[in-house]
Amino acid sequence: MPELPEVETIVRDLRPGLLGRRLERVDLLRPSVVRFPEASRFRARLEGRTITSVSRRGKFIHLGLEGGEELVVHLGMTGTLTLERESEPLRLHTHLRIGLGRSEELRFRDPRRFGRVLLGSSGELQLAGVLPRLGAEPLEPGFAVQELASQLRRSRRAVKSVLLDQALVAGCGNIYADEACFRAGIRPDRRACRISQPRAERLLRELRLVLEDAIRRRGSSFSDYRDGFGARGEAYEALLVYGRGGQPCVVCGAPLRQSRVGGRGTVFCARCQR
DNA sequence: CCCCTATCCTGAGGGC
DNA sequence: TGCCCTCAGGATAGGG
Repeated sequence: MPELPEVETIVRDLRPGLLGRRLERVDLLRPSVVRFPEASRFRARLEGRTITSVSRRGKFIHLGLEGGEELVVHLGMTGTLTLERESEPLRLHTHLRIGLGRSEELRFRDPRRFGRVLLGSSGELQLAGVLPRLGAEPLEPGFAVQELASQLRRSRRAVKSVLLDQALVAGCGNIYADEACFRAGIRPDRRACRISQPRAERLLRELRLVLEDAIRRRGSSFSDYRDGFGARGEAYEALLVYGRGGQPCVVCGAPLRQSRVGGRGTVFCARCQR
């Protein structure tokens, strides 16, 4: 599923091809993917605008438009946002096509439809309650590991659930939460308030490292995730625990335990993680 | 306020 | 071979 590394890869892929391009033709095949404004106003409000920036905040993709508004895309579980030739056959579950001229178009596809599309100024979207408040960006130089670790330690929830809380740290999802816990040697179901400050800081540093490594590998493509051109990433093959329940731990050889934390499938090594 | 659970949705995979 | 059941989970609404 698209988490921070996958979304970052897509943004880097799309940026050169989208900057300065004009949204010439908007074709909203499934209006329900647009959550703001009313889908009936979407096309008129978008058509003819020019893309001035392409960025990421947490798992959200922001296409800045001339005039100050933004087209915001969240990929949910199975969403893809790709720049393609118009001649490429349309895949099932393509919900939005935006023609850019030169026979190219931006396509949003999302079989499971957990994704969504928003259009408006950031203030307007915040006001409408369709853009959540997001926490720290793990890749930013200002990622305050000490401060965030002490915040994390205030919670009585499972440490993994806190990592998944987008209001504390933005962009971490189920895959990289498990990976960060493994690398830090922390059981994902351990209450956050029972982690020492140094170990909580280690957890956040490991999270940043695993996210950076996954970006270098262009994201985890075991299911629907594809980059900005529709190609697979190689990060799944480098994961140490996610998707490996029952297999031997790469460190100690004990079978990895598959469990459930906060309603999410979770894999960890009961020997290496305390 | 905090935290948990149900919900949305499709496709894959297992059992029979 | 085919049907049906379960499971996967990001974000959010609602309940305890």
